[in-house]
Amino acid sequence: MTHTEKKELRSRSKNELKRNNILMSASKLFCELGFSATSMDKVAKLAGVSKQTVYSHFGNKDDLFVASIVCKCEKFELLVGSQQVEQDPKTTLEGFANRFISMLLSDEGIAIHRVCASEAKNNAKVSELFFNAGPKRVIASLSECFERFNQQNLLNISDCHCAAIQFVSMIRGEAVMRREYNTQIQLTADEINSYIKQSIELFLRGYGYSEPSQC
Amino acid sequence: MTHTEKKELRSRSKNELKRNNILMSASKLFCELGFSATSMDKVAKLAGVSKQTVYSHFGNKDDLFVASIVCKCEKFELLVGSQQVEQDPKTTLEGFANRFISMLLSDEGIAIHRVCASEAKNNAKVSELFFNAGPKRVIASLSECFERFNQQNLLNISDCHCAAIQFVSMIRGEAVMRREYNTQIQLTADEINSYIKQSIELFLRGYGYSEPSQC
DNA sequence: GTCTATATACAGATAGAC
DNA sequence: GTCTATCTGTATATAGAC
Repeated sequence: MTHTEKKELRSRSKNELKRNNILMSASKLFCELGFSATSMDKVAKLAGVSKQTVYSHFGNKDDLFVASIVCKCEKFELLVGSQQVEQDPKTTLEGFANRFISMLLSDEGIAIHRVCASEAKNNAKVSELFFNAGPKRVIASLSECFERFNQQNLLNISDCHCAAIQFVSMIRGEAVMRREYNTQIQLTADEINSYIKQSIELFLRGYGYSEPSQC
Repeated sequence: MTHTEKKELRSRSKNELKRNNILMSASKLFCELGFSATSMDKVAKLAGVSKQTVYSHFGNKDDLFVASIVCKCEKFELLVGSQQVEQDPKTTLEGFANRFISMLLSDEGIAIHRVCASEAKNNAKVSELFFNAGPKRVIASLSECFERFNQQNLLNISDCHCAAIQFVSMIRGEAVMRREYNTQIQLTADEINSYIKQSIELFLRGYGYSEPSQC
């Protein structure tokens, strides 16, 4: 390895580190403050680099925004997780609903939804990316899950995609609305759990599920 | 009526007119552009007054924002309308669902939701006002409607507030999500109608509604 | 009360030294 | 590639004439 190669490697490594710092700082600020209130100055300061370095890595504010939200979306996929298809419908839905509502109500979940929705007009690229990486994927996997329950005669759903939307929409419920609008009164964990329980019951009653304990 | 009285009246009337112009212009711009992208200059220009006049009427940008959203909220109440309680549950729900989804998907509905949600952190006052004037009111009236159907033994709902949330959440569905995130593909009217129909069926099956045509 | 003109601050983006 | 210093535009808010 020549001297120049060593130098290039060190240089590249340093670049990647700074690039990553900038990306993390931008993600954090965009989610916390929104697009407009996040300035390139703030990003540079938080990342510990000069503003010009931010520009040399990402060109302009829009591109930095897209890159940082894509970065967040990757994190999101981990949160969704895969469906447990081995269990009965009720247990599966309970597990899914709990993971799903936790994600929606998490600081990150609220933040990314808020910033994508509010920038949807000006930055359609971002909200489209988010929709495909997040909600769309969740709905598709839940829909497939319903297909399997249908085949096992555990559920009787005529339109699984429709049912998946119905389920995720229901689970969302008042809790997410109150978080989104940041109302003074927020729902307690008990209230949310009770609501989810009732929603699962409604869903299973409506789609012909019978308790497995029948003789 | 003296000369001065006439003058005062004319002056006041002129003030009210300008004040109203400012309010209308601000509502429009805040909803279209969001909070940050709406400048006092633009409001003044659209209202046909000077910027100083805007300030003399509303003090600062935050107060103007609150006043303009309150103004929009009043309009919203009209859009929701009152429930028709004379009819059977199915007809009632169909009517409500259609009016409700129309409102959610209207340009104004999307705009006010978007701007309130995105400003919820910085302007909690506004989103709280909107939540109380909009979603909360709709849910309460639907809940009362369910109570009456319960009393008439047309439905069998254990928790009417919960059921109202379930219903409005379901109806919201994919259509509003896609509008909110401004995805390239939007649902057609037929798709939305079909989804609503299935959701009403699920709801009525789940809450023990039997068709009135039974002998 | 309403206007024009301006103070002040900060945004996004660039130039040029090292 | 990275920094400091700067350009240019525009924002909120105010001062002072009428």
